[in-house]
Amino acid sequence: VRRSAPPPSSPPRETYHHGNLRQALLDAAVALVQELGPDAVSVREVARRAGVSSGAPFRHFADKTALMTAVAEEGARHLRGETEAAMAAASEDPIARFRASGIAFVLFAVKHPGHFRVMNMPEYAGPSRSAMIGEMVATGTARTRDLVARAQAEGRMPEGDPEAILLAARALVYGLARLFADGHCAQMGIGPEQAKDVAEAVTGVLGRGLVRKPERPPQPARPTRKKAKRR
Amino acid sequence: VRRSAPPPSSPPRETYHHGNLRQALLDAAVALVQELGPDAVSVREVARRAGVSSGAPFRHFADKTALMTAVAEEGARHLRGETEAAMAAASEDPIARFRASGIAFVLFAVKHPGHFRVMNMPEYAGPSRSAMIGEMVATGTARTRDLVARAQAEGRMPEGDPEAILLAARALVYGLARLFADGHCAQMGIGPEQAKDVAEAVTGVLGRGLVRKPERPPQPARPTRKKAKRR
DNA sequence: ACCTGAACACCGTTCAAGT
DNA sequence: ACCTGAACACCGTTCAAGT
Repeated sequence: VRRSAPPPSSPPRETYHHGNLRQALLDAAVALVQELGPDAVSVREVARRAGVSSGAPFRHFADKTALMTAVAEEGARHLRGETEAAMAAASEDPIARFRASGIAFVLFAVKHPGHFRVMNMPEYAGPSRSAMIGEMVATGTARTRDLVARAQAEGRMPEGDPEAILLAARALVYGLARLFADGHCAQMGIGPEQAKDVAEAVTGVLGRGLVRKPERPPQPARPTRKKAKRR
Repeated sequence: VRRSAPPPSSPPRETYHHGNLRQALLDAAVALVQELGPDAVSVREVARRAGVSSGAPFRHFADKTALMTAVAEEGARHLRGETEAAMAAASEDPIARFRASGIAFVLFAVKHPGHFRVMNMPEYAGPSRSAMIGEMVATGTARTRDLVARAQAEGRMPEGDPEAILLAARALVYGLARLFADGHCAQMGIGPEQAKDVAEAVTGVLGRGLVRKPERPPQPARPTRKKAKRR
């Protein structure tokens, strides 16, 4: 890709020191991920958008991977903040909290798709890259496990293996978040403004249960139209 | 990243023409995504692994993005094949088929994480990049919608908005697939060999239903331990 | 038809020099 | 302390030349 000299999008700063370059670099990287995808992030373009020279970012980040990991960690901190706010607003009821945390997760992905995508790239946010993120995931999982245990103790969830419930809930919520962040929802005509309603509907389906008679064999099947055999 | 001259991993071919370069390039790209992530794919490295010069790939792909889109489309064809095989093996029961297609999707992601990740990057697989993938998603959705309608007609699924059921199922299955492809399952100690069991358990949770009494207010809450206020 | 290898603009990273 | 800008190896892409 050849770029001709871009018009200086930001006026040259008047001080020699930037003042808040680290944050400006993170912001530019997130914007690039959002606009063009993670592969389009280049340290030089990030520096350009922040109005500094090509070498300046390396005073703040060891290398490009460290910059991306910092984006992931910033996202993780935001997510924790929004989750805690949602928890503070929710009632004490374990199922309400369970659901509210899932909805907060989805809304985070909708609001910060750039952060969200980077946070979920193992090359940048895996445990070998960020112990912090690993710990945050672990404590989040532990809290959710606790909510499920309380709900089960109150007889409001089936007694079966809580890990399966936990994993199903996590998959549902992670999947919906990624459907938004990966643009699949947009393709289906579901815009960000519908995210809250959709998240409530979808978590409602999991809560309410889908199939009524799980273990019963199907009633004597009325003949269904056969599809043509594969040729 | 500085690379010293790599030992020629593949012996130089004896014919001037490669014979199957296009496929070799796709294979190398997928392997790179799997090993090091999508950002690590470079056309030159792909060419190196295929044993050809740096310019050769451009005889087969217009540019790097086209190569990645071709990876995505190859993945989509594999997925369609595996889904059709699973459908052929499943009974006529709509709920069994519904579930089998979800499990096939998850197993595809476990088996082909490189393809799967690229297939879900909007920059490479979005509708502006590949009409084929868009159509395949649409026909897959239509088939699943049909299964839900049949199940509802037989009284085996709740009558509510089928779109919510569809989206919940898609989120659950997509989420579990991505939990594997993004390495989250590995972090939780869930290896690929457990994928089938896990997919069955998780789809079972959605099918069986989670919360027993959805619309009832919680019983007069026994006092729960309060958390310290945020400071 | 298909592949090579030089060419050029661009990117990651370093580092001596500037403020 | 923090930023600049030249330097170098690498990457995307083109294209005249080779088979």
